[in-house]
Amino acid sequence: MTENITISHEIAAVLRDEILRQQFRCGERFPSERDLAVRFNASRGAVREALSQLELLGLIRILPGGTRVQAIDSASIAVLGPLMAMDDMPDPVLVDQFLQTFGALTSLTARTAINRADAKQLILLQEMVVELAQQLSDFEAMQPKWREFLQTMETVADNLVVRLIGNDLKAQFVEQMMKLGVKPEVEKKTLEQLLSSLQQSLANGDGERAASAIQTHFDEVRLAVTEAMNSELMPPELTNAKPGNSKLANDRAEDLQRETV
Amino acid sequence: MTENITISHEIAAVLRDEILRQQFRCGERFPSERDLAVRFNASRGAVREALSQLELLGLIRILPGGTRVQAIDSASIAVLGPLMAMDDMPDPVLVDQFLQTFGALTSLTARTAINRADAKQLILLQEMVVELAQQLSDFEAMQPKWREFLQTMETVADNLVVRLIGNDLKAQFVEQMMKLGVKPEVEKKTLEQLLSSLQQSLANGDGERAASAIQTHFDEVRLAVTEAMNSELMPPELTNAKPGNSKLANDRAEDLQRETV
DNA sequence: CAGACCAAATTGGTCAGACCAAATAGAGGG
DNA sequence: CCCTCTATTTGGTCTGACCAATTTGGTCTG
Repeated sequence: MTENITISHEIAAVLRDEILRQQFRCGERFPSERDLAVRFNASRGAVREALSQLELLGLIRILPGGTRVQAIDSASIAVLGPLMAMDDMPDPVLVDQFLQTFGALTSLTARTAINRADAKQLILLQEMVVELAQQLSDFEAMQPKWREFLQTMETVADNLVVRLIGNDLKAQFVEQMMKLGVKPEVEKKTLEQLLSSLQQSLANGDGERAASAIQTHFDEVRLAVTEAMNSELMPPELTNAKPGNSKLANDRAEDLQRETV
Repeated sequence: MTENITISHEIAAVLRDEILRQQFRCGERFPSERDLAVRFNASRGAVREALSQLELLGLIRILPGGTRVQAIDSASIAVLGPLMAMDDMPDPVLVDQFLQTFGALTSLTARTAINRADAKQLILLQEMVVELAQQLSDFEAMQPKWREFLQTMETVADNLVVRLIGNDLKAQFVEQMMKLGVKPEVEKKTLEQLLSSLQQSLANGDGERAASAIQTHFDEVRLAVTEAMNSELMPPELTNAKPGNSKLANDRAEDLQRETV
């Protein structure tokens, strides 16, 4: 947690956000290192380190002759956090997509975990579910228990791929979710249902059932959150709720014919 | 595709692989920038750029006083490709986990796509499935069609999160999969089944069914691939097939008590 | 001998200035 | 109008230097 703030990191963050905010068109030339150095009042070395990071994020392509901007949707997942944290209120579409994805992966984790778990682990998981069920009333107090439970499942499932994805997803994302704080009301009923399903799944070693229970749960949470966000976000004048990723659906077409870059 | 080979990239690649090969214990001090510069016969700037990338990958933590190595399973997904491409033959466990994860995400994509698709898109998808079914005999020729189909579904589903994850996953991963080339035999039957399920799902707009069909399909492919890999990998003397991530299950325990770093 | 303490060496962070090779852009010629 | 050939720009890399914070190791003290 001890973030090491560095000039190159700051530069990278600023430029990253600018790219994510679509201030550059895909394929467009990025300012030269020297120019950036002047702009940020830093050395070229610092700028190069920053660009080096942006390249790894898949946001730019550094090549002799000039650096170019890449399409956001060809970037690394690592940009999701920043993308979501950019505005004070996360993009509802993104939140929905995130929950959908996170749900699918959690579902997978649960299935794998239950299928792989030995007797001891099954019991441990069961106990955790019971514990959760007892605290059903106190939403706040449940959170850490929940995390613990999910993490234990992750450990049991022992799927490195999911784990790594989770790292990037959770990084700045989950906190953003918490920031919303719109779930409580709806979650109690569905949570109760989920927990009882989990309990039975664990008892029978039925990973499939657990998976679908979690799936269902996430779907419901998703709806609730989306609804809550939409009602809270109505005030702003951005009422043009069109389908598609609000932030980047526009230049999909352009990207296709820009392939030459 | 025009990779720009750079000294800093080479250094980063070498060090990345060394870390992935567990040549450093988690928490251990990483060689100093100056030492690395000497070792690679490069300037400190180049080394710093490399380290800057490794840090973004979550493999090291650079902080004044010394750089430290981080646990692999706290890294970014971007290391999956390298992790898999390291040895001439990918780790079967990893392949299995990858397929599992990729399956879950593809399943999600299919469900979302079908649920969101308009009439026109549904027809397009149906046509693609028909086309696939016709080429069922020619495995090689199908590949590009498959990719096209999956990509179309991705576009229709329009889930940025999944898309971004896919970027990282596919990057070097899918090629590794192809390198295996062990699927053909088993896949024909299950493919046929999958395609017919997809056809019906598309006709009925039943995303749920498509999702579970894909799920099933991936599970079968997974089994087939795992089986094939194991039989092909028997010859080598590494017969100690234990459960867990063969490459990093060992130091999980250590990691936990090393938290102090 | 243990522990507190201080100073030297190490390490990352940053900068300036310089050179090369490749790519780009612009002027000039066909 | 197009092609070609320079001049400029741009990234890639190196050297060497300075600062601040940490680490380290030894010294001094209780």
